[in-house]
Amino acid sequence: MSHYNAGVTSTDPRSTRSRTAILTAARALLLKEGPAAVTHQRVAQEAGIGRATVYRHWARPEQLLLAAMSGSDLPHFRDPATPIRPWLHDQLRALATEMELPEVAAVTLTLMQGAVWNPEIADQRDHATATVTTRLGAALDIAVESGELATRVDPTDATSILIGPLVYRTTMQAGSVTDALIDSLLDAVGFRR
Amino acid sequence: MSHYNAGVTSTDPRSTRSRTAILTAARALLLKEGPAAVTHQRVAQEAGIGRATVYRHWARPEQLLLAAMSGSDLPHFRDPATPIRPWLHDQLRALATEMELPEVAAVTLTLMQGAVWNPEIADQRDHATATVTTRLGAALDIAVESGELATRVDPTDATSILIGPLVYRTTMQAGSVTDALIDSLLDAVGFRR
DNA sequence: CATCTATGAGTCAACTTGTCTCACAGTGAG
DNA sequence: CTCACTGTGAGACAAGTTGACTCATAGATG
Repeated sequence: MSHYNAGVTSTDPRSTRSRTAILTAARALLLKEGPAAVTHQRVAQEAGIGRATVYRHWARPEQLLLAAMSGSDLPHFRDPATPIRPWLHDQLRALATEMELPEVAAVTLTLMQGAVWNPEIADQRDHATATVTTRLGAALDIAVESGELATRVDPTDATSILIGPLVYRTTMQAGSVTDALIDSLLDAVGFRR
Repeated sequence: MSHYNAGVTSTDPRSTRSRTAILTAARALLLKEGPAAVTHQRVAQEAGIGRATVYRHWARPEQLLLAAMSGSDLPHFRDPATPIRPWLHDQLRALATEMELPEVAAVTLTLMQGAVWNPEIADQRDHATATVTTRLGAALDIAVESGELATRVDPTDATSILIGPLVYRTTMQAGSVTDALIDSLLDAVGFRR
């Protein structure tokens, strides 16, 4: 009885339908009005379902926000292709293009900010960060093996050097990422043009 | 009658005292529990003053949050000293050390996130960003003149390359900034070791 | 068809929000 | 020192929100 949280399977189509509607509504609200708008009442209203149903699925508001965010997963930096430099350029370009979308920036910033006070959100952030670092590290290893990179760079440093400026440009400077900037970043981790 | 907003002078010591108490309490709440906790009621409680008084000074919650954030100003990248590279290294080190403090990270992220949905916060963010870019640009110009930099770098790009990774490291990777990372960034904008 | 069970609608107390009133004490001019 | 002024705290107030509950019902499952 009571509440079965995220991750628990419920094959009942009614459950699934409610869940989907709730998550869709929660994400829409997050994008339109920010995390403060993701309340049980607003979500229920937006989803066109009963308020009690939202409580049944996600008892606490933060769980609701967390679930709304975890929808957007990052398919970046998978399957490195040689030569690494052009492949990495493409990947960074794709990431930058996504970060320029308000909905992606919104989720990213909510994740970054929420992590300061909410340990569960911090876990989700750490997981996302670790995934990117691992994948980038694998790609850089290949670059070292194939001779594209002279020295091995610390993957954590490389990640912050490559992705940090993209995040800064799209969120703080509210601008778009140029190819010239991406090239500078690739130079910075040791790639030759 | 009604509300006199921030910027309006009121020489009455009682006003000043209330204002100070409110801002102190608002900042403390922002640090401890995040922007959602910065409400009129919580601030009044924290400051030990009447709830109505908070309304009198800042009628809307977002103004309250904005006022709480605008307290922390950035004294970074002022007065460039030659040679630029070691000076810039010191400045980035100082900025990184500050960003590692939870209270500074909290304000920065609140600014970044709030800017997505609140135009006034976006203005404040843009002002902070423009200031940093201008100062960094001035320092880089000096470096070009004195021969430390071979080519002139776009100040906006340089800012994202230098500061982006620091922000990423301290907020996404939840780690500390090493001198080696700072050196890599200085290399990336064209400085020689 | 008969039995579950998730849902929507509704009720309810506790709390929050924004506004207003009023007695009072700190302030500053005469 | 006295007095008019004004910002403040306490409280009242309606409107709205929150989280927890009940219950009839429609949809799902065997």
